[in-house]
Amino acid sequence: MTSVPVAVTTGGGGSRWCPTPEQVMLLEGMYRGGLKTPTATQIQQITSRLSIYGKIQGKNVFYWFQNHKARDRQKLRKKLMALYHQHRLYPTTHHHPFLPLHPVGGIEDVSKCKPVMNNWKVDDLPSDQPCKLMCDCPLMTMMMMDHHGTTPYCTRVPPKTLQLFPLTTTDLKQDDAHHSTTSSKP
Amino acid sequence: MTSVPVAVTTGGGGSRWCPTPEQVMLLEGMYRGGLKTPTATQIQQITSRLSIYGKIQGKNVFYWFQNHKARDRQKLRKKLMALYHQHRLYPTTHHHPFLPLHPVGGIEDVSKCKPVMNNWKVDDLPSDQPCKLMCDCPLMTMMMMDHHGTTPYCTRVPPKTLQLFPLTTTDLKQDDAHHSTTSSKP
DNA sequence: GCAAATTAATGATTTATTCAAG
DNA sequence: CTTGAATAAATCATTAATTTGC
Repeated sequence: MTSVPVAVTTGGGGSRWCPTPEQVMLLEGMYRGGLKTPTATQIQQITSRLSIYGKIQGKNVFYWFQNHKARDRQKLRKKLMALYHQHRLYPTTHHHPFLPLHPVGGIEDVSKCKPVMNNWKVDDLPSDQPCKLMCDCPLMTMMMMDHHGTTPYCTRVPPKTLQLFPLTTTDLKQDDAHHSTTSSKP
Repeated sequence: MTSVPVAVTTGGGGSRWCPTPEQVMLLEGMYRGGLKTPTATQIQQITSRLSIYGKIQGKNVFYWFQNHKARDRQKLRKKLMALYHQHRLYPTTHHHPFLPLHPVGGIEDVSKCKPVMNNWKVDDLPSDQPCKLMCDCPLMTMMMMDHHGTTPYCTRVPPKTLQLFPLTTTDLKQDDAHHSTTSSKP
């Protein structure tokens, strides 16, 4: 598809590298494929390969990987920070800053949650107070929330006006404004 | 034709969740709205909301987002794969369309790299990035080798005509080692 | 037209990575 | 170097579409 070789002004001036879409795609692919810190040799090869799509130098590749990895970490760190701060809000344990105090008693089980999940015995979730622990883990914590079987409809959450859509930051903001990882757009 | 959109005949012992059209619509809406990995809190809310359209549990919502996101990526990956094939970049693989490039033993170079860097002359360094950055990186040895012409030191890798990417492990392996594979050193 | 058989979608599990902390 | 938490990839399994022969 006629990828327009968005060329950098290569020759003399030395403006900065402007990767073509193909180059970016390939780089991201390699990164996701597991290549986080390419060796010199690999950088060489990559550079050579990508050069057919446009001007590129080894340092560009090098920096790209550096930056990408760094930003990945940054993103993750942010998430952890948010999580940590939220958890600071309640009693500190002198063990781990967060986590397995008790209520789930099943974090371990989660790993072998396979058979468990189907007939999970949840003695009703704290209906008065949703377990704060769970609140932040998008993970499967909440799988245990609802009981499978008799209760046909999930009506555990009090029917107050909560809006789901993250489009407006009104309500959700309170709970977890931090969720978003800033969306890698598809 | 006229497929009756009934669904949800989950009456007795429905083995798996069967989302109603409304539920699917709403979920897709949220996803498109930017919600990719809802937190437990959000999942709760969503579940509660969607339960008015039919039986649903938190884990269903959780799984739905997991799967949707995963299959989104999958689709995208296929597209990229097509692109690669179009450019005949890389033989088909079942796993990652992008290189499963193995780390290889570039680590050896690292040890060499550090002393080298001390007296490395940076002619091609980005001006906004201090040398410090490079020092962090073990393997940038060759980064400057593609710098036009004046590369003083290691230019043993031919600037073109090298086959890249993990064609077979053979190449890469001996790559670092030594000798004459097309050593064209100007 | 209708079911049995086959294929495509998609819900649910399991396995492998990843980063950071101890 | 190991471990924990969380995730994404890969896989299994079941439901819905569809094809096909009668």
